[in-house]
Amino acid sequence: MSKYKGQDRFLLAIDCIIFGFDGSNIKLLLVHRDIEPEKDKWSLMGGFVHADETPDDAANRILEELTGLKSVYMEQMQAFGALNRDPVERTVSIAYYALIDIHKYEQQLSHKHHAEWFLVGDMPDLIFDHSDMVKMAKKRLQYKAALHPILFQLLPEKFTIPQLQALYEGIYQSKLDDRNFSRKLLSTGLLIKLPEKEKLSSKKGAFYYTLDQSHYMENFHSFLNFIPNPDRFFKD
Amino acid sequence: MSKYKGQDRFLLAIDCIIFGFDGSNIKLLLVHRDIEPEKDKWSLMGGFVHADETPDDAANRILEELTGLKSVYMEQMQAFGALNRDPVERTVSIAYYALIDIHKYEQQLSHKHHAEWFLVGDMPDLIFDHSDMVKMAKKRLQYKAALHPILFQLLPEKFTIPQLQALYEGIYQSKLDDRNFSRKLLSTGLLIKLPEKEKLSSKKGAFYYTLDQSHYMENFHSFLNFIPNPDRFFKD
DNA sequence: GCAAAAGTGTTAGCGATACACCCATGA
DNA sequence: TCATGGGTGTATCGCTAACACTTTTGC
Repeated sequence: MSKYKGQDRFLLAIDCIIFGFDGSNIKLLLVHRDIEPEKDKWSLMGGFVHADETPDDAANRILEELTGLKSVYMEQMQAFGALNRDPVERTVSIAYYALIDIHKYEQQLSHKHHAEWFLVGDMPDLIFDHSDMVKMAKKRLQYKAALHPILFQLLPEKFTIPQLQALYEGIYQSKLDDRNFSRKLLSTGLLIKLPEKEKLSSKKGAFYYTLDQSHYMENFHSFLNFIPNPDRFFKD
Repeated sequence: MSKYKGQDRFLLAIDCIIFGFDGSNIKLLLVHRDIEPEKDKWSLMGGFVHADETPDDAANRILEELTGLKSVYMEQMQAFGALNRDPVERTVSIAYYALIDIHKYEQQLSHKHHAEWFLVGDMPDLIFDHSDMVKMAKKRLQYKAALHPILFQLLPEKFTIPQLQALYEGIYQSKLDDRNFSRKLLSTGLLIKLPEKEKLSSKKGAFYYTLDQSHYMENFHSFLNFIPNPDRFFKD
């Protein structure tokens, strides 16, 4: 079983950047360390890859352990391997980002890991190189969402256009024009208008929409140009 | 030095997808295996990560070993970790893609690894999951090149517009309109016209251009929309 | 003089942006 | 009735894409 003689072996970790959206703001799920080292600091949810699983398997296992959720939208981002990124011992970590519907997250499970949602704009210091990972994940999400309708993964089954707009505004940190936004959005044919209204966040109420699943995959590529001048986000 | 007890350790490899461009066609540099297993098959250039180097370091070392080139444009793509991707022993490989000026490649070094350039459209069978890596790299390059002027990394100092167009046509596997292409390109202000002409590939000869290095970095993001309907390449 | 590739200009149509008003409702 | 947020329509401008002919030169 050990045919490649004389080669070095590495600890392989997974770290998950878990994005959520509460209807108004974009948040990240972090866990609190109550052990040394870096006690009382916050960190991304992570864990080691086991010998009998792939990195993808491990990422899903770790995400499920924290959130109780399976089949979540998750994508491998990048391996981080600086020599002393983990001061305890040399570890190479593969970072994944995940998009979850914040409402499906089982709050009670959080106590095991002391998890908490933080606004992306107002995050505590993170251990190791986790802040770099978060920064890269935000950028990746901007790229990906400019070309593909992945942000629906952050929303519940039913959502309103103003919610969707708040989501895009949060991801791109910029105000979008209501009229142009809804027109472009509806023109994709991806949305189905429901007869109900959401009446919590306004007096008039906003109609709920749901995703047309049959068109979602086939139109995955046609969902572009939501963001004026998207290139300003692609500066690196 | 071994503080994380009871965790599994992994062989960590690097595989490099090395793109080149000969003025007409896009090529990949492959190495020939003259040992078992998979003797007589072709493979990506690869190697193991050493304990005292980062994956990026290892990728650069491995690339230099094959090509003799340093400070090449290289980007981490993705970690591949299927359980039996390497039948010899469990190995997780981090794939990088590199863009090199084919003319700088030292041909004589190739003998050590039995390296050879192959047209991307006419590749032999590759070992392990290397064909998947190549497929993903081609896609990544399409994405990246649609947003950033990275394809200049494949060209020599001096190049002609028809060469550049052939390069884009190769990357996107589609014919582009000469007039629109050169107009868009020149309008970026990234190119400096030289007084000389390249006269090998045509009777009339085409003017050489060179990259305006001072504008290259600052305009890195403004070099968009070269490809009509780029979304058709972003279907997954 | 002819074949082969380089180089250049114009136009039409679509899509992106900017912009202002009415609607529905709860308090 | 008023304040709040939801919802819709239009005009302009710029960019994209489609398209054809002239130029240069080696053979």
